[in-house]
Amino acid sequence: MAATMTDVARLANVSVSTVSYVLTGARPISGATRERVLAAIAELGYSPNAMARGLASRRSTLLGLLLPLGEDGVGATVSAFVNGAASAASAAGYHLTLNPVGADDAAPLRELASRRLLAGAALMAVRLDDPRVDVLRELGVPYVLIGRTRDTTGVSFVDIDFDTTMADAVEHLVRLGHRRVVYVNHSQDALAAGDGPTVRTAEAFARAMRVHGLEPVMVAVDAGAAHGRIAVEEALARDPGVTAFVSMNESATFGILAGLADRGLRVPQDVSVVSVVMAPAVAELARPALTAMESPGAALGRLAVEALVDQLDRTDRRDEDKDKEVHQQLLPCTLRVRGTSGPVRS
Amino acid sequence: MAATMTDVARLANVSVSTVSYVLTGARPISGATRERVLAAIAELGYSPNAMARGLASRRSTLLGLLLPLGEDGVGATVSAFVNGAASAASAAGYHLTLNPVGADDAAPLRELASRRLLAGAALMAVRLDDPRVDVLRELGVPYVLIGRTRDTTGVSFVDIDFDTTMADAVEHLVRLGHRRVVYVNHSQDALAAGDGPTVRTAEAFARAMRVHGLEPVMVAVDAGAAHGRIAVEEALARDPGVTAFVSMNESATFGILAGLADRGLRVPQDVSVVSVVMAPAVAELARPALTAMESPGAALGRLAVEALVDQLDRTDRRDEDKDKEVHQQLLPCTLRVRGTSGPVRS
DNA sequence: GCGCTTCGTCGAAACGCTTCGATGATGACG
DNA sequence: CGTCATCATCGAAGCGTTTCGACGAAGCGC
Repeated sequence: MAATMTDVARLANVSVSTVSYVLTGARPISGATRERVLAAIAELGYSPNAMARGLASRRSTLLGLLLPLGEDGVGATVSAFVNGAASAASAAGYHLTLNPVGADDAAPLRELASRRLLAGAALMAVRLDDPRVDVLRELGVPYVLIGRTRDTTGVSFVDIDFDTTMADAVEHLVRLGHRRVVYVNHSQDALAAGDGPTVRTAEAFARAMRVHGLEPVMVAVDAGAAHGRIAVEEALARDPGVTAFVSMNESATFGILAGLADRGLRVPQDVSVVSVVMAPAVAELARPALTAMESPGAALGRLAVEALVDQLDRTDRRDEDKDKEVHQQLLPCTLRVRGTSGPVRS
Repeated sequence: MAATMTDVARLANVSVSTVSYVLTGARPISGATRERVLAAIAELGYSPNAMARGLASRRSTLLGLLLPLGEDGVGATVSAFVNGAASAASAAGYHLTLNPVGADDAAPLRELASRRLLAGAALMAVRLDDPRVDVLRELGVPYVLIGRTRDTTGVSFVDIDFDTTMADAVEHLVRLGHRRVVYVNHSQDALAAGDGPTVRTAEAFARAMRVHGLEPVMVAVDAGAAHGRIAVEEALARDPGVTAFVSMNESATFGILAGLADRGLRVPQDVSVVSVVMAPAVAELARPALTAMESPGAALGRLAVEALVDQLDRTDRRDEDKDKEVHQQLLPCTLRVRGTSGPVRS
């Protein structure tokens, strides 16, 4: 049915290896022959069989995006990463596969990786101690983290610069006169599991507050608008004089706004709210629109894939630059002031 | 490095074909031999090379999810589809690849499909006349639509039942006494391009209104909260007496609430708003929480992939049931009343 | 106990490509 | 004008599976 390389070779009056060389450029081919081959390819509408190519070259064009997938779907912020990754992969001639593998059970990943289907992998939702990383290293699958483990020596990653992000968020509030700020983090479970962003923002917030001589207060709640309201109650219980909230918990942030409104607290006149690591489009949905540390979004995913592809090319060429060169990059979120932050009430 | 089937065969003292039969079940193997082979497999930590398998069996475990990917990322509602699809694929032993191919240029798809990397494809964001469908049919790649073309004879698809959904939404409002309802649809561009949901909801809304003897008024705006405000202005210009909005435009819906508030119109006392085809989690973010026709979300993606896998299995077995049996399924959204709909003001 | 099917297993031929060593043809050089 | 690289191309050997035909060994009826 579909044309094979043999068909092309026959039509162009060359051997199959010549066709292969024209396609891959692995050896020089004269202009005339190349033309003839390309013409034959065009005439037959030929394109190489990916499986055969993969088998023979023991190289695949598949990049795995490894991430836990709950039934509820990922938020807009995460979906931006995925997006950027898919686009970048596509642009580099690779294909991105979505692999639901969580950090809890490494067995499926071991399976997946040893089937040699993937040329490389990008890990999302990385924990401080992530068993998946060990599996990948052990099986020799090139990988890049979106996020990072506790120990990052020799590991390529792209992550958000939580320290800078938190420092900027707190700084913004402090400048407005706020001194009693509560941080609404992801769930207690995420914290206990060692989820990177959860743990890092907790620490970064504490540091940022102490820099200004302030006491950090943190509340951890599950996702969902309802839990945002709970966060407000808990925060007020812990510190009735709180004047500002910082939140990374996307859906809860909306609940915080609702909870404050319910209590008759106006935003930003009575209380300020700053969302961290949020996609601009999401921040715009709130009323008032949320002042936010906007996440680098698609760029993160794109950079991760580009780093991965780079690494693959390097191993392929195996040239002078030692191929164990790691790519480590932190991207800060950028402050975008909208309607939920203002001077502390006097 | 990695163990091959030959290694397993040697260790188990059988031929490679026997190992293959144990793995694929293509031929019966005695219990004793099977045990021996499985033991060898376990000992070597063997798992079959996906490429070699794919080449020899001309079957792949990759399902392509074909969808246009803007840099801005997909909304939570779409991401739920993707999610469901990825999970279902994974559960069925397949892998989902994310392929950014829009309906505008079919060339990349032709490339992709003729490389025989994909066992099948699921198309998202289907237009009434979608060139991608022709490409897939022509190249003989099994496919399922998430959405549907104008003519659906012989085509498998899973889609939202826009007729029922709109009828229910309008019915809900009419029962509350509303008679002047405006539908806020996706952009004029989407409408002109023949985007399925955009066109179908437009028609369904008109039908639903006429059933009640009401005049359908529709406004088409781009995505984004800002455009929701524009929609409100435009709606009031078209009919100053409007008492209710129906909207499918996710981000604009939030803008509608903002726009109404700006004008001093209270929701739901003065004006009602019903969102259609929206994920519950998103509806909860609004204040008040949105009355919505909730989209089947992950189920849609899951069903599509299951239908596709079914079709693949059937072509494989090529048994009595004619393998051109199509799967066509419409899922309605379900009404969930929250805080944005109420009796018409008297 | 003779032919017969049935069952479990084997060997070898694909599958469609990449890659390596080899081979003529070509041109440079002394 | 013979010698040696150099260059473009060829042929063949894989890559790790699946799958098909074949073939002994049992098991069956008579």
